[in-house]
Amino acid sequence: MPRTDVAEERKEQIVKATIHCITQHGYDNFSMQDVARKAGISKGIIHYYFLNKDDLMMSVLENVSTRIEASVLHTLEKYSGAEKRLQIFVEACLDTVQNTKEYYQVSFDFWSQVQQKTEVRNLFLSHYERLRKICSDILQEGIHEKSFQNIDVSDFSNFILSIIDGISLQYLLNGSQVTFECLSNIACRQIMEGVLSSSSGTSTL
Amino acid sequence: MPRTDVAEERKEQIVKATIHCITQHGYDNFSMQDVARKAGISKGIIHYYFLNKDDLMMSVLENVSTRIEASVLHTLEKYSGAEKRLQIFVEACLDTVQNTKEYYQVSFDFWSQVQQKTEVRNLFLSHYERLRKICSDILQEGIHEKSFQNIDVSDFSNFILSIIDGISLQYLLNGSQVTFECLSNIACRQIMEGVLSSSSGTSTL
Amino acid sequence: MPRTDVAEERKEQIVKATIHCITQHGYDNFSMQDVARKAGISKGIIHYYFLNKDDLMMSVLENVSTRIEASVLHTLEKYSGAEKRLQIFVEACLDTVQNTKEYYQVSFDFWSQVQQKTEVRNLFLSHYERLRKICSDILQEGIHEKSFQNIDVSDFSNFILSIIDGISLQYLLNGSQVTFECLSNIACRQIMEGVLSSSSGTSTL
Amino acid sequence: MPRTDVAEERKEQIVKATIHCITQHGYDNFSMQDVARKAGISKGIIHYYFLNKDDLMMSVLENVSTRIEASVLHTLEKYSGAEKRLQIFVEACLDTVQNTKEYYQVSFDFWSQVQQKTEVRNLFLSHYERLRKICSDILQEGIHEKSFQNIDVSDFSNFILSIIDGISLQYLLNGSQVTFECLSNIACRQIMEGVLSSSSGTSTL
DNA sequence: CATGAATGAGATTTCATTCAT
DNA sequence: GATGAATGAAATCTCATTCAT
Repeated sequence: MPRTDVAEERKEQIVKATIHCITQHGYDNFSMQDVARKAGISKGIIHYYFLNKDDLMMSVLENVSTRIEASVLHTLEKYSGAEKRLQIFVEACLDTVQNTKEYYQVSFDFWSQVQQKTEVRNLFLSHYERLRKICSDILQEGIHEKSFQNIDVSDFSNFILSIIDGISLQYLLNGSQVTFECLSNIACRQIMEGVLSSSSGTSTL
Repeated sequence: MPRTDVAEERKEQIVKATIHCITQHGYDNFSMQDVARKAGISKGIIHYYFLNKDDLMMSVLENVSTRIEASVLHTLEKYSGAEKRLQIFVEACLDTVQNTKEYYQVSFDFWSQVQQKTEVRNLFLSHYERLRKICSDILQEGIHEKSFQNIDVSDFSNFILSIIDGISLQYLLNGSQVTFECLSNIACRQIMEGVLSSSSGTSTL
Repeated sequence: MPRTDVAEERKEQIVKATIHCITQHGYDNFSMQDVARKAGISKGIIHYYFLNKDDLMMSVLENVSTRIEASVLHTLEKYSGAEKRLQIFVEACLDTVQNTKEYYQVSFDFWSQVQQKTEVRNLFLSHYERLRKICSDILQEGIHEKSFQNIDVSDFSNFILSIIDGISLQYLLNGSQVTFECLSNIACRQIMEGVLSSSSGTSTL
Repeated sequence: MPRTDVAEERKEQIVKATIHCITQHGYDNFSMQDVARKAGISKGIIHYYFLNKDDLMMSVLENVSTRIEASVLHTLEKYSGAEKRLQIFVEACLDTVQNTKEYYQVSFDFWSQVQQKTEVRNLFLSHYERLRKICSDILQEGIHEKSFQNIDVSDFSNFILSIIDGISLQYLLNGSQVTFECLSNIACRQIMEGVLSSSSGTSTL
């Protein structure tokens, strides 16, 4: 098995090509030949870097979910203060959907495998676990500094992530920019109202 | 070609078997042979009732989305009053996810086709359109009887549906009853708070 | 097995529908369902009147070749005198190609079966045998009345039939009316020159 | 996709096997499996070299018609003088029927597709176009050197080709060597008489 | 006689995977 | 490392034929 940097580059190249194929032809509607053609390499070499198609697909999912997390974290690290950071977190998540629609699309395509393939489910679980951790930490911070109500951070994080997913689905379905922004605004407002202490009001929005 | 009552029964029988196959083996991971075996019929006869596999799959999606809508409507019609009905709507939607998890699972599997197959997208669009209509009507009623704030009914309906979808996704992913109920509760509370006039408070929850 | 006139009518009806299907969709490119639909009957009943598809196809070939022969004979019987009758024979054959192009087309489609199915070959052989007989009789008559040269009647009949077939093929290929008439004229002239005694005209033989 | 020299060899090998299958089992009465078995290769590889069965069949027709033309041209190029060359042309065509009966048989099997498939018709049209060109040139040459009468070269070429086709059909039907030779002789004689100027006589036969 | 639902064999085609070069 | 020819399993779909009604 290859270990050099070249190998990683090659893998990345193949994964990228696969992502393209998924968005282009649809999940499970493209062949290894398609991937090879898109990557500009031969069909056979893919099996040198990846055990089989399933292995390649798992790498795609890992790649995509990692990118999504990184994107959110990157935006978030510039801000401080629980209230501001929570707002940014939600916005960053929703921005990621728009800016890297391709990745979200691919990611959602994998939902059809969640019930069958334990590996896919586990990857999704840990992906959400990591996102939840980011969100929970912000909520915890807010509660600690008394700007947030004393909510269950884990449950409320889940709730926030659910809203983001639900809005993303709608966006992927009808592609309407306007609807997406309306939904984003409502989501931000409702989430902030849900966490802020009654005293602090809803003045920030 | 088939015209008699038998035809409808047979079609239903085949669609049911297909739904079973999808949940069992995964979307696009089963063959017509599998469906035939499950339905206890021969492979050939499926093509007598359905043009091809795509046609069958579309029937499955129609069947499933119709059932989901019917289930919600059936629960809803026993109640009156905007506040009560909105609460019931959300609960009914979420109950449907739990009670007919199989249908929801199948339904979500079709999301991987939304970008590629216009027919699938259109079916999803009209499905959500109908759900949104139900929700909008309740919100409109509430606004009219002054128990709800003067929100944009269409946007807020979309928001409600997004939350329900997001929670459903989480439920399908981790299957945790507890988490699902926590999320459901938070969702109900936040939605009601979002629509109720400030005067009426949040006393009902 | 049915013996009444109704049965014969039904068979004729089915054969006609089959001929239509062959010209419409091509030889071996239509189903029993197509025939049934065209004939306005059910699929099952065809197997009551015909043993199987092969049997039906043989009936089609018989039907078509009989019609061709009858058409030629019908035209021919109005004339007398070897020279005139030979001319009319050739013209009648070629006219039949044009007037009942459909039958000729179907007939030629069966050539692809000649090497495999003895029944088809035998039917073709006897069809040509009968045509040759008609032609031979005319030539014999002409020789007897000294208007024709002393040629081998069987061989020359074959030659005449070959020319007619060859011209028909060209007509079926390019469908040009003009070319067909040119070829017909040349054919008539050359054939007549080939049989007439030197005294009566083209002295070269 | 395939580019090397091996590809051409393989294609040729598959086409050869297909020709064998057609003559053995009949047109459209053999499967890709049969071709693979005959060629000693796997079923799948055929679709690597040919898009589909139709594509393979077109290659067969091209192959066969090219061979027929080449065979005639090869014989013809050794001779000179319009009269001699015309005689040789007819003989060469008829000899080709006998010597490569297999190719002719396959070629005629394609006639059943002429009305349905434009590609087949076009290939036939250009095949005859090329043969007609060869024949026309000879006739033109003869007219120019005054050994032939002033006939319409295009029409008469068509007539000659028709005779050859008609005789070939008869040969394929009854397979009689004797009849074939009789017909060939008559054909040659009649054709030569048809073109020669009365003065030049029939001395060459 | 007539229907059309049902069967099941078989055909084409696709494609992940292997492997000699 | 890289190629692409080759394999063969499996999937969809068609259709002649049968048979209960």
